[in-house]
Amino acid sequence: MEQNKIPQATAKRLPLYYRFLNNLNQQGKKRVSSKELSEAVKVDSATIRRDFSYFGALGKKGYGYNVEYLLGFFRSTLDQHEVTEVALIGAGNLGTAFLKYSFLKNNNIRITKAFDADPSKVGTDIDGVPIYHVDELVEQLDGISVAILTVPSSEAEAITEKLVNEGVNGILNFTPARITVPQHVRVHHIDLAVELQSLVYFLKHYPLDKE
Amino acid sequence: MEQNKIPQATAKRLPLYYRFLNNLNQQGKKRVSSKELSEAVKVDSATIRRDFSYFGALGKKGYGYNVEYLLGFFRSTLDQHEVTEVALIGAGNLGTAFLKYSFLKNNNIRITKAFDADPSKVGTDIDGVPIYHVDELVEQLDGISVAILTVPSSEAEAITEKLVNEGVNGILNFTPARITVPQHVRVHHIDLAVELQSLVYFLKHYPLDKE
DNA sequence: AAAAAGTCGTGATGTTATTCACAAATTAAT
DNA sequence: ATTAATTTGTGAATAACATCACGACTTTTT
Ligand SMILES: NC(=O)c1ccc[n+]([C@@H]2O[C@H](COP(=O)([O-])OP(=O)(O)OC[C@H]3O[C@@H](n4cnc5c(N)ncnc54)[C@H](O)[C@@H]3O)[C@@H](O)[C@H]2O)c1
Ligand SMILES: NC(=O)c1ccc[n+]([C@@H]2O[C@H](COP(=O)([O-])OP(=O)(O)OC[C@H]3O[C@@H](n4cnc5c(N)ncnc54)[C@H](O)[C@@H]3O)[C@@H](O)[C@H]2O)c1
Repeated sequence: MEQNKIPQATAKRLPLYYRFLNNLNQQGKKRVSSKELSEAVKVDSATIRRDFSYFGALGKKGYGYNVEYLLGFFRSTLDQHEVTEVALIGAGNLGTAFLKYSFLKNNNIRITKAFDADPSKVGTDIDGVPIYHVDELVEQLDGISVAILTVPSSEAEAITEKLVNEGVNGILNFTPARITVPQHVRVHHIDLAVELQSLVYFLKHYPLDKE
Repeated sequence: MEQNKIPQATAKRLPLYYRFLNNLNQQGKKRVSSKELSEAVKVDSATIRRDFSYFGALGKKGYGYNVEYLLGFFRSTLDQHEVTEVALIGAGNLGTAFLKYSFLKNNNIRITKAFDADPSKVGTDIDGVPIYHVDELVEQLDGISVAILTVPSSEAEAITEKLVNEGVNGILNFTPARITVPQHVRVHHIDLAVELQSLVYFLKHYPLDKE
């Protein structure tokens, strides 16, 4: 909403900065330079300064950045004051791993409902997250606008349509399927097989000792 | 090795193209245009043609691409004729999900060994993949050059050092830790919390009905 | 045989992201 | 006080990537 001039590449790095600032703060560090931050998050220091500068002059020349101030700034920028509820569809191997992981530690994100088609899973819960039948999506999904998709790829398209109908406008898709969505819906793909394969490709085809 | 002029962005899309070509081939399709492919993988058709063109003239004007030929071409480009062995470190929630997943279906990649520090896991196997103690890395890792890292983030740095010493030069890192490696080692980060958080950020801060 | 439709490959252009490099400001040291 | 050392914020340069748009060629239709 606010000012949508933040480059996408920058926006993707914000959570990373936020996490490291949190670490620093917990360690009691009071100030940090773009150079230090750069070494920690492996992003060029000029890029970090540029990223920060989109939000105004957050640092002080010759000093660096005040950890607490910066942390507070990003906390509100990333809406960390309110918990974001997320639904998970497909409580299989991958889905279960996510359900057992607490994203709440550093990020105010919580998976509050899971859905599956397997009758033996429906009605149970995993680490406190209840598993509903996927047919109950319509009744149970209200208010939730982000979903994690970990169903078999053959089901991805059909489930996506349901999700979108129920008002979901952000999907984190772990299936290999490239799903079709209306323009107002944002999909991030995480394709493990592709990641692995492209890593192997890079190793075999790129010079070994310079990036 | 060969010609290292392939842009990184292109290289990352190759496995995706490969997978869809495989699908098409299995469906018995003989030819495909960049337009059709574009709709399937959600990549602009001009980008697809450009990507392919780095490898020479693979298509025919007015016709499109021969599925079988293209598939064969990418199979060898992606070294799909030989199986790539991969090790997994940390057979916890996430690691177990990966061990149960067969990457072999479409990609000639196989996790052949897993390592963990938990004595109750060592000596067992998951879906046929044996779990060794992490202290056995040195003896057991020979020949393997790619590793998947799914240990607690506090362990990431120490394990990475061991892996690198043993000759691993590709790491798929699922921990939130930003690990330090020598120049010749390639790390791909998959940071689930960051993905989720940046997705939420985009939804809240970007115009809703145009990309 | 001719016309129409389809499609590639790519030069040109547009867009987004990264990095350099330095003046201006601040802090730290002498 | 003065000088030296830091470090930001940013204009300008560079690099990487995506897209447009069209000539050239092929296939299909009439
Ligand atoms: N596990 C991995 O390491 C891995 C790696 C790469 C990709 N993936 C992809 O992630 C997805 C999930 O993988 P997984 O290993 O967890 O598979 P899985 O089979 O263990 O889990 C799928 C779950 O979805 C449920 N399901 C099936 N149809 C459903 C429906 N219509 N509605 C709701 N739930 C339904 C199943 O009951 C099951 O619990 C797959 O698309 C897979 O290709 C997984
Ligand atoms: N599960 C998720 O959804 C999720 C999400 C985001 C990030 N992550 C990250 O992925 C990593 C793994 O997550 P998880 O949920 O599978 O955790 P987990 O605790 O279930 O698994 C970690 C495994 O590593 C093993 N281990 C501990 N120390 C080890 C060592 N020194 N050498 C070898 N193995 C060792 C443990 O015995 C355990 O089996 C963590 O870094 C976590 O932050 C997980």
